[in-house]
Amino acid sequence: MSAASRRQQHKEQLRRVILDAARKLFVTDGYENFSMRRLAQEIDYSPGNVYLYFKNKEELFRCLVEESFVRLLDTLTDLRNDRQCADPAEELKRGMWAYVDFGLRNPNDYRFAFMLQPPLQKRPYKVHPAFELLREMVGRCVQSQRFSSAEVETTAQALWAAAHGITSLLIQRPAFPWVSKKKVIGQVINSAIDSLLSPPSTHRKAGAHHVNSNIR
Amino acid sequence: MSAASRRQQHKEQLRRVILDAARKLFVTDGYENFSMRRLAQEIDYSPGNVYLYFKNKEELFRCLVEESFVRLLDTLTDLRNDRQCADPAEELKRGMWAYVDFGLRNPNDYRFAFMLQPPLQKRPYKVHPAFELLREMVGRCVQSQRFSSAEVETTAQALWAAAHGITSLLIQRPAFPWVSKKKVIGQVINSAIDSLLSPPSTHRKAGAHHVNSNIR
Amino acid sequence: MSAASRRQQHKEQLRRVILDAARKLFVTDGYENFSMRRLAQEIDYSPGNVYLYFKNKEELFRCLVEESFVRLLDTLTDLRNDRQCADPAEELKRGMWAYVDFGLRNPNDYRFAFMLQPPLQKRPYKVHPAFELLREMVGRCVQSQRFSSAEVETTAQALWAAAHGITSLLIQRPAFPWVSKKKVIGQVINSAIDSLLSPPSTHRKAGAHHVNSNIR
Amino acid sequence: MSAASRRQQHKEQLRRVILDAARKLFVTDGYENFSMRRLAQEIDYSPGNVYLYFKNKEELFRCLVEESFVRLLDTLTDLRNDRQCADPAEELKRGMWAYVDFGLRNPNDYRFAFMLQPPLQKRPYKVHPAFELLREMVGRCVQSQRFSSAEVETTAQALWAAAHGITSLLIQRPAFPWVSKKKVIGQVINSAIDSLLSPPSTHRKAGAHHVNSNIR
DNA sequence: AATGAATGAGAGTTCATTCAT
DNA sequence: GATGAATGAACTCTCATTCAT
Repeated sequence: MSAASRRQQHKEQLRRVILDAARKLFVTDGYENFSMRRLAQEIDYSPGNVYLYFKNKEELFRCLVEESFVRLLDTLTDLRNDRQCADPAEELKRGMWAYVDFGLRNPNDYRFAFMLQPPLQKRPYKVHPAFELLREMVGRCVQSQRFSSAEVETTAQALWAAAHGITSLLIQRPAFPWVSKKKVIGQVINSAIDSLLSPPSTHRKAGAHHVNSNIR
Repeated sequence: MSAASRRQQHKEQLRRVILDAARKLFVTDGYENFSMRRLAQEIDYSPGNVYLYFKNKEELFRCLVEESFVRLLDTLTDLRNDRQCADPAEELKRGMWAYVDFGLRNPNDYRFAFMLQPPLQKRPYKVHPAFELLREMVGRCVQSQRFSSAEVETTAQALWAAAHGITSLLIQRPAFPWVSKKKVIGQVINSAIDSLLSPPSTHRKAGAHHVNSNIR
Repeated sequence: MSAASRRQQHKEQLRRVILDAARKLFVTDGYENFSMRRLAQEIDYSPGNVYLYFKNKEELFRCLVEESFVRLLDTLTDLRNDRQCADPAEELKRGMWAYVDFGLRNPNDYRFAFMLQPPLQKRPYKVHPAFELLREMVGRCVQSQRFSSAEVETTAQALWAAAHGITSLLIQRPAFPWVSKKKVIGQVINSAIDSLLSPPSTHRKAGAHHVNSNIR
Repeated sequence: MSAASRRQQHKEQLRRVILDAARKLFVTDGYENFSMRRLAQEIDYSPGNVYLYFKNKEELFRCLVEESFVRLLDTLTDLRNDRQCADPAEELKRGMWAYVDFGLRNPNDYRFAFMLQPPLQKRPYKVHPAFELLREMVGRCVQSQRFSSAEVETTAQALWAAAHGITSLLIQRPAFPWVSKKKVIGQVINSAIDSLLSPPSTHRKAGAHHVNSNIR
């Protein structure tokens, strides 16, 4: 291995170390209380050194958000590609389960993506790609007439709200006496979707299937 | 009125002034940019003076949070007391509307109550009284057999999640291209509850009634 | 003396101390190399304390410039008021001597007023009042026909240049082997003015009079 | 060409590149905002590399000042060599014009040479060679009896002061409402010299000739 | 009860410089 | 000869908090 590539590798590793430490600190302290200095201290480097990897605090934050966005999207697209499901409503439920599951498995990512207050959102709002995936799924339900209403956008937004609600609460209030994470998530998702289903002509009612998860 | 009680009264008034100014600053400057210095300046008192009323910044915060809790609860109990509703499911919907409405009218209160990271959660978890109100309402629905399932706790938690989901998103993502706040809120609430209703024997299906609000 | 006025007095004294220390440091270090920290250290106060007296570095600088402007102007107006001189050309010479003399007696003031690079001169240029005094004097020379040319503005600018040239060099190059400060100043001023005088009809030629000064 | 000399040549070239870039940065960013970092960036080399050519920032500065000295001197000696002028007074005027012109064309050089605070003036004062040239010219005027007085040194110093005055003001106060650069310079120079001329027996009065320049 | 001068700590950021490679 | 990662010190400025008055 050449010296150059060794250095390159080291640089990438350190970048990774910085990102990981920063993520932890941002989550514990919040955006404003996060301090570049403490970050440097955490990773045992000089304060200035961080600036060789990230232009400033804001850029560092933006990188972390970006990462979390990508991770969530990856998870969800993987799901869609892996198991094509016959019933689009079923698939939608699976999608919502996967969304919540991702949030609970990667609370920091979820916090960055949806819970932390962005410092200044001057740029035009960018809808999260995960939401677009959700809209697509809803669209398929409407198209295949599994849903009685045709209001794709409204429905997508309402479903997102429900999923976000339970995810963020479970993350932020772990001490709350939850009945059982699985049960609550199940009811939130099922309620939100079942009420939209067309009258059960020949279709069997969709059950509480869900992707494997370690949610207890 | 004695001199002592006049003094007492003045003290209480000033306390009130400080709390109000602090709350306002949280709105204008954002949570993290709040500073005791600016607070003092706002109320035309010396910085040190604030410390005669609140031990430190943290205590001032705690008081504001406490207040927000109380305000939400007051709003909701008022609702219950004012108009006793024949249909407990209907009442539940009204309750959820009132909850969301409160959040949108008093975003800072809502942030304090449910969105801020509790910094030191050492004390035993205290379930929010508003949630207990919700549980009560769900209980009545079950008791009166408006709901088919009997899982009061699970249902209450799921409903809270749904309501919190849409409230927090609307607060934190005002730039998102919402279809219409009213519509989304309506769908979230209706979906969450309608799917729980017992088969519509003789009851008329509950419509999208809601408390008066300026939500658009 | 009341407590309030004692405090007031103390505040003014400290302000004075800060200004004096800052003036010294600005002169020795230049604008950019000047440091609020070193200033604080110099006067044995915490860095933050300076900000109770001056909003920031730039304002502190501006105050000093202002002071120097005023001092110079005061000196020159005093001169004009004190001794009204029959010959306006003579008076002009005295004025230039006084200008140079002020610079040499108060080199720091002069540096602030004319030699230090202002950090960002966005505001419309403000002609120094001392220059306007000079223009006035030249105007009187022209009006009384002591000067042959009538170009008041050009002449005033040229005279200012000459006076500034010798003043700034004497201040900045004290180690230069000057023939004698008095002699050089005299020649600069006399040359600059004598060449402008109308042909000496009946007037006696103006000699090398000058205000009393400790220039050697 | 040997490898060694090729290397030597390369080294000199790079040194040149650094010096030029540094000078340019002083113009663009201002003297105080200059930074070794930005210099390195400008020339697309690593920061460390500059230190192979200059011991440190201060030495780099000294080199630039040195260069500026030389450039001014070269310009003036060129003038003397190129056009020998019959009238030494005329030549002196041309010399002063050239001096001012150089300053306005190369404000950074001029700043380096005459306006910057010499930070450590421990070494014995070295009179600027340009001044010696001026003294020479004055000497010739005296010798040829064009000047009535014989005080070469005093005169030279006074002339330098005048020239420096207008040059430094024009450089440092570009926003001042100058009547016209040419006019003011002309008056400063003519006034300073004309008053020294011997009574105009047979000589024609010297006019406002000057070297070609783009001064407006 | 209220003041306001003062502090010490800490924020983000940039700098000149070094040194192993 | 050149690199570039790293440092330590410095910068301006703001903060929560204290305390003599």
